[in-house]
Amino acid sequence: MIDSRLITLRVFARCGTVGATAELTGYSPSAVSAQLRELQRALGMQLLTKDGRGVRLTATGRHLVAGSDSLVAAWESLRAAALEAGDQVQSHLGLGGFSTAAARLLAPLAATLRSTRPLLEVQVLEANPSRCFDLLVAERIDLAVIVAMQSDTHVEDDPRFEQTALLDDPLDVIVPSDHRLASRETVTLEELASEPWITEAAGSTYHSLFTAAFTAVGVTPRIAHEAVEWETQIAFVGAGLGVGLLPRLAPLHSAENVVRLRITGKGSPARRIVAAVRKGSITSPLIQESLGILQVNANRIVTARPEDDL
Amino acid sequence: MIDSRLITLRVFARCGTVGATAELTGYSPSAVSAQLRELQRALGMQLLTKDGRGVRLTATGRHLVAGSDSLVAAWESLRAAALEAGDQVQSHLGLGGFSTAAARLLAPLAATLRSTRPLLEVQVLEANPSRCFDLLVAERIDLAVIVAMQSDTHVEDDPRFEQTALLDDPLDVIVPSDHRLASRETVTLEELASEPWITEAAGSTYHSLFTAAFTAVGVTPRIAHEAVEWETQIAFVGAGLGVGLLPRLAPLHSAENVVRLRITGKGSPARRIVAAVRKGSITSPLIQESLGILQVNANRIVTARPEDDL
DNA sequence: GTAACGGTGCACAATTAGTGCATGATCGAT
DNA sequence: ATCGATCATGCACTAATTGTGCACCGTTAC
Repeated sequence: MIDSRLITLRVFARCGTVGATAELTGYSPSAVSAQLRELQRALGMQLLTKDGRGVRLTATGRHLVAGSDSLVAAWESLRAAALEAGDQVQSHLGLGGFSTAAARLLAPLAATLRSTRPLLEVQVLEANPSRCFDLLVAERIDLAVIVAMQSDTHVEDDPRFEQTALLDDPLDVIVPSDHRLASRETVTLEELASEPWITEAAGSTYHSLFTAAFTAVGVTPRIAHEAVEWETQIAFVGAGLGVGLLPRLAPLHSAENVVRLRITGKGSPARRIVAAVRKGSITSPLIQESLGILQVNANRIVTARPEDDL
Repeated sequence: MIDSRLITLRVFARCGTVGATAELTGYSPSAVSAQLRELQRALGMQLLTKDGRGVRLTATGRHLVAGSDSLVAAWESLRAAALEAGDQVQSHLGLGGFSTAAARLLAPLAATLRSTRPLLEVQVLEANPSRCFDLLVAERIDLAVIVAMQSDTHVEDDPRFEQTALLDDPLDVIVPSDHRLASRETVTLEELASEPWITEAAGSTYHSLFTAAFTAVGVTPRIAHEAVEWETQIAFVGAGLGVGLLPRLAPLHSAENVVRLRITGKGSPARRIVAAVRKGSITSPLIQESLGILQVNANRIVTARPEDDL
């Protein structure tokens, strides 16, 4: 209900270039350019200045964008209250989440919603956490599932978003099926201290989790190989190159020669997965229902017995 | 920046019928109907129900409209702040006021603004006070000049508007030029106690003012004739049918045989004229400037010597 | 200097939004 | 009951808005 051109300006304020704004909002660059020009004309304000080969917000523009946070939140809140009062839900819901979340949490959610509310249009977008926040601002999605702390900025106190914890996704150990511990159900990190480890490159969020886990038990692991995708890591492990940590949410698929083991002991690491929505929309009935479904599914996945893992 | 269809809904909430909404907003009835239908579709809410031959807001609709007050106010406030911060003004200004105010206050204001800010589009609408509030809600005008207390509802605590007093418009006495007191500069109401009075019909705001003035001095006037328009009243007085009270703002035009006299004494009546704007917009630079100009002009008119009157 | 990047103007296309009239439904009056 | 008045809405048509794709221009980096 807030003018779409103002939303576009807000996205621009986040990403700084017309091109990126176009990509995020789904418009063409010239459309974004025209929207911003038209917005300035309609408001009688100069919001942008040329800056090198790009454009930059003026002081007025920054003011407007900063103030629009509460406006957008107020609208979300109002919409949620009206929907709740009328016992109705919106007709469209956009969901966003990073790869494993999209696959294991959002896909089931979308399926459930599609069956319980046939005339609701659900759209799922896979996107990394940072992009999820962009998409929330751009109003392309209404709910995002992300890994806490994985976006650059502090989100907790951002006036644009609200978060609720969904689950702590524990990291399991994956070992080759012919590994000496492969028949165990649970292991401790200490038992694996001398193994060659496969992890992501230093600097990634996953890597921090990795080292934090070993620091907790006072062990320094030997990092043998690096992989970016879970699939790659699993393949490395399957090839006997070493062992690795895999979030419970990440499916093992049909990897025949790899076994997943639960970690016990005080070092048991986990990544916190949270749902984020635009501020004010948390009370929306459909958001509440979706969060509930996510919680149930998340708990089911985390507490599943090992043999149920894919 | 708030979606125009929501504005339309707000106007509908005020006046209750699609036709009246169309008239106020400047659309055709079918356009209003289509807008409201589209709004419901976009929000996924049922806002209206059939009610006899008309339509009526649902509970959801009332909720939405009530909550939208603060949303609109927040936007006005934000726009004002951004304009102020950027030392800029909007490109369009709509002014509304009742007949005499429009002629004596708004016309000069519009003229001043047109000369000082050539690229500002100014539009003036003559409308009675109640309609002025409708037009404010419909965003057809941004500033209204009205007679206080003359709209049915309590406006002081309405969350949609803010008011500032402009002037107390004193009532003068008009008498035929061959009247025994015609050469006087000032008179008291007591001196005119026995005159045949011309006033508006009982029940009108002007009539209440009229009786209040005489009550203050303990005199009961004899009401001989009734007129609705000032012009009519002036003509009656000119024809020697009696005397009347005329606001200082109301011009005497070229009435040759009528004289305007100031009233002295404790009974000197006045009507309070205030400017009203949408809540939040009071800090807008252009509104502030306009209010200043209105104040200056208003004071000049009220303090003008009698011979300067038209 | 040249290639890449980022933004904008323009012709054209697609979508949206508004008008005027006709229709239907309801209410009040004769 | 019937007729006319009042209100809303659907429909065909039209006007306006909005978006796209491409070309072009200024800026930056190599």
